[in-house]
Amino acid sequence: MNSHVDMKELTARQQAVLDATLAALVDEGDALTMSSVSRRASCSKETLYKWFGDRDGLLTATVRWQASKVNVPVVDKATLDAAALTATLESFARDWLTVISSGTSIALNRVAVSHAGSGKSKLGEIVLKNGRNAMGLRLEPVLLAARDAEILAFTNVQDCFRTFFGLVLRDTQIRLLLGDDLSLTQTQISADADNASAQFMALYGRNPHSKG
Amino acid sequence: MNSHVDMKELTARQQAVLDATLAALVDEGDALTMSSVSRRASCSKETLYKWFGDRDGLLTATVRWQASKVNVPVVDKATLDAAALTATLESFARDWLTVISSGTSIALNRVAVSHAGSGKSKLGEIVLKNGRNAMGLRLEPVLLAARDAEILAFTNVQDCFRTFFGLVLRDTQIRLLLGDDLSLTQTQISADADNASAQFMALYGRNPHSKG
DNA sequence: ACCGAACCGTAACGTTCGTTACGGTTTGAG
DNA sequence: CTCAAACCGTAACGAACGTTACGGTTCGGT
Repeated sequence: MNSHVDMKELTARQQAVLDATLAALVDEGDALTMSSVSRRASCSKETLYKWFGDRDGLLTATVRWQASKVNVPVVDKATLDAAALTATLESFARDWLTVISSGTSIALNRVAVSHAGSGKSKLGEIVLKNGRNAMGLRLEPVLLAARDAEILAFTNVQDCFRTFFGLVLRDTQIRLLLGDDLSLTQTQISADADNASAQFMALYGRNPHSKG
Repeated sequence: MNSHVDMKELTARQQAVLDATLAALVDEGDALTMSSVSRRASCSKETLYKWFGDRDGLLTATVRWQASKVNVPVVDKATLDAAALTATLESFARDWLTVISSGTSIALNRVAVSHAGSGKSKLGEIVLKNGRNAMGLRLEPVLLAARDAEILAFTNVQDCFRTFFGLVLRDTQIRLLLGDDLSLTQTQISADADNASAQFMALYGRNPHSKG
């Protein structure tokens, strides 16, 4: 019961139902019931089952729907000098931190983590693919281009990306998932993003600024 | 119904029951039932309820029990030069990665994350306190001592620790929680720990090695 | 206006599981 | 040995929820 609804053919009504499911997921987490979703979406359970097969199908479709909505930050490779790269990294990190700290992302990651524990669906895989991996796919070409332009120096681009991941997210994601209230302001996020980018450039840049 | 069993007075039999619960948690995740636990522990459900109050009480006691068993890596502040500090960081990072990638840690973090979503218990708080925060409490004195000895340079010790966290764990924990199979060998872990420590020293050390 | 498909709201069914109850057994103190 | 408390194994109860079924309604095509 997986492909009751094809990703490419979602009617407006179905999208509305998935948005309602998303809202339920944020409010109630994995404890959401088919009843609560149908109530929120003003639709019948029969429709939910006809469209999405079963509970897992509904959750899977919801995760996919959200993934299709998230605009992974686009990176421009036009001008490539150290300053432009730093600015790109800062912007990328800022968007990333903003997404990660959103209620939607937290709820989705939580349900995906708990499903990965029971092995009762592929939500973990999907979230991983559209979260971390999508970010890597976007940023790695930039890192490679920067290496070609002799701005960065590294041997393994994936390790390089993983270090950037660590410098940007640090303990933020796990603390949010565990319920810690970080209450990140946009100012905080910007400062953290700039700091992470500077540290990354210090580690991988070929012309590091002299330290004060 | 929280304090049916005091942490400081666990009989051997009770500890055995909690170990069985821990095993059930690793195998079945949050889907474990009181029946499966009683079967594994060869005890009656009545005993589980008498000792731990209810399902949440059992899970909470189990998380606490595991936390009391984990030996957070002890750091020695005896000799303090750059080489000794690096060795300490490497050892610390190695132990940390080993714990994080263990089946027990993954299962515990998963159940804590999903409970944090439903807000139905304080498991997230407990895991946070005994996981991330315990690590910070251990390492921060070392960082401060290293700063006093003019080996490291930083202004905020907590930010400094969070950067170390990011460099060591990177995307490892979230990938494991989402079900990605990293199959970390001890060799891999050692290499990653050494690399993270070197990067940390490069960022915060006062006598960074000249770059090749 | 007529028809059928899709959909809504609600009721009903069956399973799972948390929780409680109970009879039989072990264990340790006196 | 005796007795009471603790514990084991199992059965039973009740609630929650996934899933299905059904009667009434909307709506687009003819």
